Amino acid sequence: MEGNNLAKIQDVAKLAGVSTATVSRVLNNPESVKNETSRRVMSAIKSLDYTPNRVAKSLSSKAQDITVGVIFPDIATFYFAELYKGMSREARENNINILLHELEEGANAREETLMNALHFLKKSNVSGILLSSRYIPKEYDQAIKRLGIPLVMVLSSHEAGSIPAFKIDDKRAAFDSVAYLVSRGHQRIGIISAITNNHNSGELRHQGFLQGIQYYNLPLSPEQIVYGKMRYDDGYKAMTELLSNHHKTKITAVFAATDEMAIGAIRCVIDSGLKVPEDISIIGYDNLSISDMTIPKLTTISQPFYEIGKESMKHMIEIIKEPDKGQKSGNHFLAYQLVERESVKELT
Amino acid sequence: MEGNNLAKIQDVAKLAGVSTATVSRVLNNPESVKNETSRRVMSAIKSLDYTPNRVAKSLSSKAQDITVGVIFPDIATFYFAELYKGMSREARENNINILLHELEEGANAREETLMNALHFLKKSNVSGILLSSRYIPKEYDQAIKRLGIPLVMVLSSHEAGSIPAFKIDDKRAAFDSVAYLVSRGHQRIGIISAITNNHNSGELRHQGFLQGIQYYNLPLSPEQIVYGKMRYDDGYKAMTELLSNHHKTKITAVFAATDEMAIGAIRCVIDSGLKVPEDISIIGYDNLSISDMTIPKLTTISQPFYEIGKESMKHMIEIIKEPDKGQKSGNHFLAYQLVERESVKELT
DNA sequence: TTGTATGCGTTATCAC
DNA sequence: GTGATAACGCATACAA
Repeated sequence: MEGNNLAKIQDVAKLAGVSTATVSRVLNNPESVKNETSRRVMSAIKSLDYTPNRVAKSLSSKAQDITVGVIFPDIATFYFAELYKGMSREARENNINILLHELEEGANAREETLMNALHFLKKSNVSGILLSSRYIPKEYDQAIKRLGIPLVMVLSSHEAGSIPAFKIDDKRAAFDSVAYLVSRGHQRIGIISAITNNHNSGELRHQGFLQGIQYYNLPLSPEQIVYGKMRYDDGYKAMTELLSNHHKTKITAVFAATDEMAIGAIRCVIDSGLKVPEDISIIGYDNLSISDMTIPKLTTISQPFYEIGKESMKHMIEIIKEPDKGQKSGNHFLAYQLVERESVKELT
Repeated sequence: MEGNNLAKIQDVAKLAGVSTATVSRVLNNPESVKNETSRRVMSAIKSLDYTPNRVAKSLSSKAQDITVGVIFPDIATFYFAELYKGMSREARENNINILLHELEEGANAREETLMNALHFLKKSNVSGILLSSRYIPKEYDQAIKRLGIPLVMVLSSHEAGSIPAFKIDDKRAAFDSVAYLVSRGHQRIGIISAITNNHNSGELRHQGFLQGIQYYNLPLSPEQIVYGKMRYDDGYKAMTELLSNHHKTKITAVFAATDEMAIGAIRCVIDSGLKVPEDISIIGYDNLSISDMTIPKLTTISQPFYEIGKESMKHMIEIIKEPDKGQKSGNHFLAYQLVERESVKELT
């Protein structure tokens, strides 16, 4: 009928036999409109398939549509979806847009890439940047200050702690993992640690593990400590090492710093003819959606990715909307849980 | 001094002693302004620290920097990442933005939600929309025409075929799966079919399977056919059914229409005390990254998600940049592969 | 080459 | 309760 243009508020008004003002009211302030009129307008809206134009809306109501940039190293990371959903939900509720920027993969000069991303977003006029899974050494402080855009760290933190960060208390969670293993009768525990140079969570988990070992006065030889880079294959390889020393260490359980590595480790154990958890118990870290699909299902530390995403975005919005209030820097720890499934056996 | 209000074009105009139109011109069409005037305006702009209001700009002039909308039902779907990476890569190379819009979850009125998303994107001034994983019944034709924005389907197709679609040839791939199973000595094959009302790939795979059965003249009783909704749990449940009729059907292999269902099915088989592939072979569909992490690793049809994303975006960009050329409608099939791993046993 | 006036789709301020 | 109508900030057809 009417070309290819969407219905506007005028069309609705005309069809409903009211003024545009009234239509606007039923949409934004329903109580101030008589019930009967409201019904007429609603039906017109439905029949015209009308939805308000966001652009015009923000122009009129002064409220600029703000957009915040989200920097993420790798969309293919399993927890990305949940994290993003949390951010997205919060953003949508506040009528703000997200500009997603994935760090270019396979970059050698990590630093440059991050800086590029920052600049790119700056030029895209974002009002704030959510920076995920990257550790920020203090060399960046200067550059970040110059950016003049508020930053919030997600799942990682700033070396000097002057940038607000949302995550769980990795050190404590790792400690709790050890405590759990101990409560299930395990004494000789190995660790597949995640050490990377651009992400400090791995290190914190490592420290937490060590504290647990110390607190419970458990034996620990170098052969029980092994490293990987967070992914499935790394876990597999790391477990191979652990297994090669098994005759010496006699470990009965393994703490893996990421679920992916835990799953790789499970596979490795199976391939070597042993069983999980009968021969070796394994506890993971993340509670990815896939850890419920493995065989055996993974016992693991559950990170509230959705909440973390939501809260970080929420805080960012506060910063943007009330710049005076000043951002509360430092780490904001969200609650985690230990999810008990099938990969840890109780020793009797 | 200036409170917290940004300078507007009028302020610049006044300070430079020109009209707003002129200011607008030096910004958008510099050649049409006398050099000297231009300089005056520029200096005014600089001294006022003026930057155009993007919102007002878009409201006024429909056109702006190109951005294409991407509608996706659920970010948490395992293949989303690869698909998006393909799109993103192509987009970035062409300097165009992506506006990602996840369909609100748990919606009952699916149609309305999709329409909303379309409108939302339209009002966000996108130049084109990539619509993923949704089947478009022809009832939508009217509304889509009225939208006046080019659409490209990704991983699914349009009922009438008048909208270009990028995907693999599901029917043929399913047929090939059967052929593969047959070549490995299987004769009695069950299917866990994916039937949903908003996605026609499941149906196509079902048809392809049936064709295979017919072509190779294999036995097929109703007890060999079972349905699920694509996810892990559905696969588990479906396999339970299949197993309950196992004494009758004696199936030695199962074709699962999605990897997630295949993985759920594997778990189900294990839980029932049988083994994969020793007792029952299972072949999946998708080649998700996790199908390489399961035990046993999944033999499956590999969809080139990255390429599909890239090609669909590429085509969209062509449409946008050369509207005259006209979009080539119909299905564009990309190459798939059968990836042989561990979940199918050769019968001797 | 530059200025005037109007439209873009909503919201908000008045009146009635 | 509801209806005109003036902003909102910019682009642009039309004049000059």
